[in-house]
Amino acid sequence: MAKKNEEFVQQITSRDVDFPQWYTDVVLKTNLVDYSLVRGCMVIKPYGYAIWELIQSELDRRFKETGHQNAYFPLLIPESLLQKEAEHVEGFAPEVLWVTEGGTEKLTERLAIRPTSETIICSMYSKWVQSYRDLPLLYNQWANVVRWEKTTRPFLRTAEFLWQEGHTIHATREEAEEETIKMLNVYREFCENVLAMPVTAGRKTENEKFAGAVDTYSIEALMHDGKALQAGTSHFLGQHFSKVYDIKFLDKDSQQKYAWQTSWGVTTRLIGGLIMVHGDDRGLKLPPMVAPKQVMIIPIAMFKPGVLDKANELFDEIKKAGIRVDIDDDDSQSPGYKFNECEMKGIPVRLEVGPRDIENGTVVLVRRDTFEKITVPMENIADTIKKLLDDIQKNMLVEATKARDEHTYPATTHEELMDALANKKGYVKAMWCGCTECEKELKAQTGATIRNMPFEQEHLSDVCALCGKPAKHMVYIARAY
RNA sequence: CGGGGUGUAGCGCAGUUUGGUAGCGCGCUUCGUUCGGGACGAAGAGGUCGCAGGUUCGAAUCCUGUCACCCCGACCA
Repeated sequence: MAKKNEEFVQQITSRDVDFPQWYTDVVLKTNLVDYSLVRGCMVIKPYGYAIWELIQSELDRRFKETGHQNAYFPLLIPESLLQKEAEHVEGFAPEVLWVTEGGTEKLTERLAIRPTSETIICSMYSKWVQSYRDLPLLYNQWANVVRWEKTTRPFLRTAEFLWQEGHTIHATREEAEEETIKMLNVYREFCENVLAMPVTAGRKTENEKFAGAVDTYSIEALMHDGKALQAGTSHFLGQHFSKVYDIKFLDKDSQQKYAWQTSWGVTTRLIGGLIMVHGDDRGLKLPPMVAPKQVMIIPIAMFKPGVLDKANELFDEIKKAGIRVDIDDDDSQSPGYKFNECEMKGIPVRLEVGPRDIENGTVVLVRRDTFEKITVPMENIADTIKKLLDDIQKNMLVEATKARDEHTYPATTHEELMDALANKKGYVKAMWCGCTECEKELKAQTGATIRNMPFEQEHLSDVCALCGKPAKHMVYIARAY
């Protein structure tokens, strides 16, 4: 079959030439999302939503395993309730969307569409807790929230987004702090093992922490263009909210005490991370664990007798083994078109079966991560594919980790730091004195920020790379999404 | 909210300077031939040119206003 005109073959902008355009091309052309009529809001199409459902189920299992339960709280928050915690309000005020009318009547009190649910959940917790025996409460909510952002981008920042927010209260500070770290580690493990996305876990600086938190911890991932993405956060809220919302309990020692609180969340932004960590010039590249379709069967010359029957037979066998498989039996498209289509969509394994294979009792498997083609026997095809998917999942983490490490540059002096931020794409790791002035100066001069202070500290030098004063922490610095 | 840009068929665009019957490519439909890396031929369908005024015999094109979206900043998951 003749090759189609090159002009129409290249559908996706090259990743290295124009990253933002590449990203837009990928999310639109692979059918993940569409733009909606509402400013800053995206429509998540079935293919994109299927990825979110897989992320949800993997995360939810982990939450349950760590003793959490799901619940649901209202979308609307009365203004008076939101206003109670000053720091929190100040942090979110610029991006709250307000409801002012109900039907034809003007509301006597404005209602905020939740930008996050701390306030409404706390107000309920205060009713539910009386004794230390009631604690801890380990609740999680799957919901949508709205933040009226100025500029938006599908998955990375949209006016409305889907997320999971865990809210827990505990009798002691130690227990709450332990929970904060525990959930961050759940996120870390999830990103690595499910999304094949390496992350650096650590504590946020004073300047970057959540409005109303005592400590904020984050996992940060490095995107292919060298910018960092905050992929998840876990906050130790101390007693700020419990004092404001009056979450008190009678402790063992007969004293009234305020509860200690945490909150933690990840969003549909993870899908954006997935795209930007793994994607390439062919499009999306999905790790098998979150691929809505793990295998696509493409019958070759399917009008020839026996081909389609054999393809369907293979489909049944693979499906029975619990693998997410589909068959592309559209007779109006050529195989070449289908190959490209399923590469663009990031399907981990492509299975080709044609007359030649049927004669030999084989099929051709092509992996999306390496483009390697292998011819394998039809017998035990499900087992072969299972092993292959497993290998792809592992390999993608290895490759992504390698890419991140190759783009992490240590800097010990101010000059090295500035040079790295100006000329390299990626993380710069450097020592920091811990003062906010240095941090603000850094941002003003370079646009880069301290992503976090990783748990895994290294000693690069004795002094802050920004000001030369004695260093306190090693930090990751990068421009961020 | 600042700076820039774009609105013409489902998508990508040309046409606007110099007003004169609405164009191209992809996609879509039908039929036929094809099928191991984006097939080919033939015949079709599809648009009140973002919206509202104005100028004119005549406006996608000129004027005024307005709306929407995109990109880059500042702010944020």
